[in-house]
Amino acid sequence: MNLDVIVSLCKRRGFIFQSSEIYGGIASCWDYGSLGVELKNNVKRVWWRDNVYLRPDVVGLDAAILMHPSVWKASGHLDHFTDPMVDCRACRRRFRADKLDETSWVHYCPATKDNKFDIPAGEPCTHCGARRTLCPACGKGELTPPRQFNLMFKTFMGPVEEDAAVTYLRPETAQGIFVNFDNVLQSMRLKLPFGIAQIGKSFRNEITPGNFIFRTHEFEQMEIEYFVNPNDVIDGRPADEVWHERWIEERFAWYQRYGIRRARLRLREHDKEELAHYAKRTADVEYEFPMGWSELEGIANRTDFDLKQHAKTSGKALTYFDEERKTHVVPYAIEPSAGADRSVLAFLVDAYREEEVRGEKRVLLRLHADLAPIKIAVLPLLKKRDEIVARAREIQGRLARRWVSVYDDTAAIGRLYRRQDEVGTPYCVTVDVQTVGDRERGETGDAKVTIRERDSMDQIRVPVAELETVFRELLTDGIPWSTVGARYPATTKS
RNA sequence: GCGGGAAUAGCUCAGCGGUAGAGCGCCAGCCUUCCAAGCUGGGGGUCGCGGGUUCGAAUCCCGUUUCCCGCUCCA
Repeated sequence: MNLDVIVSLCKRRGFIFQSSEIYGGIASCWDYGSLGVELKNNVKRVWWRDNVYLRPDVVGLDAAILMHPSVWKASGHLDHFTDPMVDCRACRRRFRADKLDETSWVHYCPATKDNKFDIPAGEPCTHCGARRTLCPACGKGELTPPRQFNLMFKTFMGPVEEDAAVTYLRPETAQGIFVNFDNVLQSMRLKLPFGIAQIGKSFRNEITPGNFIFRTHEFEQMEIEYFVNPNDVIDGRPADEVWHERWIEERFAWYQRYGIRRARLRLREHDKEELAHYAKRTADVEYEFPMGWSELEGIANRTDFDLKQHAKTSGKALTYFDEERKTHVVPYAIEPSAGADRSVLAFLVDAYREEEVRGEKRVLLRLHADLAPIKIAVLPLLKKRDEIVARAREIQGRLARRWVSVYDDTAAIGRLYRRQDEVGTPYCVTVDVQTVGDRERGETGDAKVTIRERDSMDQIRVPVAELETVFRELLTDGIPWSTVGARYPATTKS
């Protein structure tokens, strides 16, 4: 499948628009439309529910995007979050200058006839004394001098730029957690192990953004710092390592819980060279996007690096008193760090289906009901009958108090179903003549409506009075359609 | 930043020097008793932007912006 199909659907159906489109757009910035904001909010909501409300050991936090500049000095971002890049003038390839020194290079020496040597990293050529200035890929092109790519957005606090204090838009939400470690610990009276969760925007001057909302300069993270006592031992193993593995499993399972197919998920372990400066071990949850396997979430063991750095820089003690051992310890932090926008994209891509129904293409999003922007659409089978329309509007109004729902009467029923399919609405309620009765013939209605399920297109006949009960089971309690639907008579599919 | 591709209606695209088009979608009306039905009508585009060539440019040339695909980085 092509990502363009998703991009197009997202625009057409109000999920995601390009930012500043009327001005020609701006690179890698995207706006969430009316349905997109529902979907993204739902992703964040289930993440928060599963990780904060349903866990006794995790609490929430919402730190400011702007922080004291020293935070970034302490965290290492100011020094490490820049990459020196060099370009080959001949083959146009780009390299990180610091990584070039890790391997030997092929040197075409002008001082000798056969002029080709493998020279170890950092060593000058014994013939001409040249150090690496030639491209390691093509061996011909000269490399440009290294240029610094600062990945943090610099900004100014204060109305007059020259006098203002330089600060940065946070490149990760994690530091907001670390600098509040003691505040949260004291105010919430926590005992290790415990976690602090946060959802929020982060900003990075990515060298190469792209792939729709996958890699953008402005993005939203869903992060937990789970603090563990490094002196604890679980089953004979260091507690931080055990908890790290538990979180890897938990986070890997989480995506599947909301509908992502197992076959399109994998775990990938970072090797030594790839590990961030703060990490002891990191595993990524990857999803097979249309453009290939890419990272959804990184689960890192950041050890005590951050808390120690902030303690050192700020002069404040960031420790936990271990009652059992009567000693102060600096906890280790296990960090499951997920991309909210990436998750949205994965859920969209994975839910997208094209089916053939009676010779026609049916496009649908098989979104998990918890994620679907609209839970219920209430539709009149005939819009010319005032009683039907009035009843449908009334039902929709009542359902709207509990679930996001819409009313639509602007097309024939088949088209209305297809519209809802395309935005992933799991259930449609249809009001017909039998519901309200035919007054002219002196018939009274049966006060029953049809519920149609998105994926199977199955239909059941349900009393209006039981609608809220049925939807509570389906949408709130998560009881499967097959169970709930079996209680009611199926109506014939034409 | 480099290389390649692209930019025309909401979407997908045709038109490639001579009055801006199609399909789908959208809106309204008629019709219609459950899966993108039919009929009629309608709205909607200074052809990404700026310059040039030309009697005449969506079309040719130059520039520019943005998007997409690669390279490098990450959530």
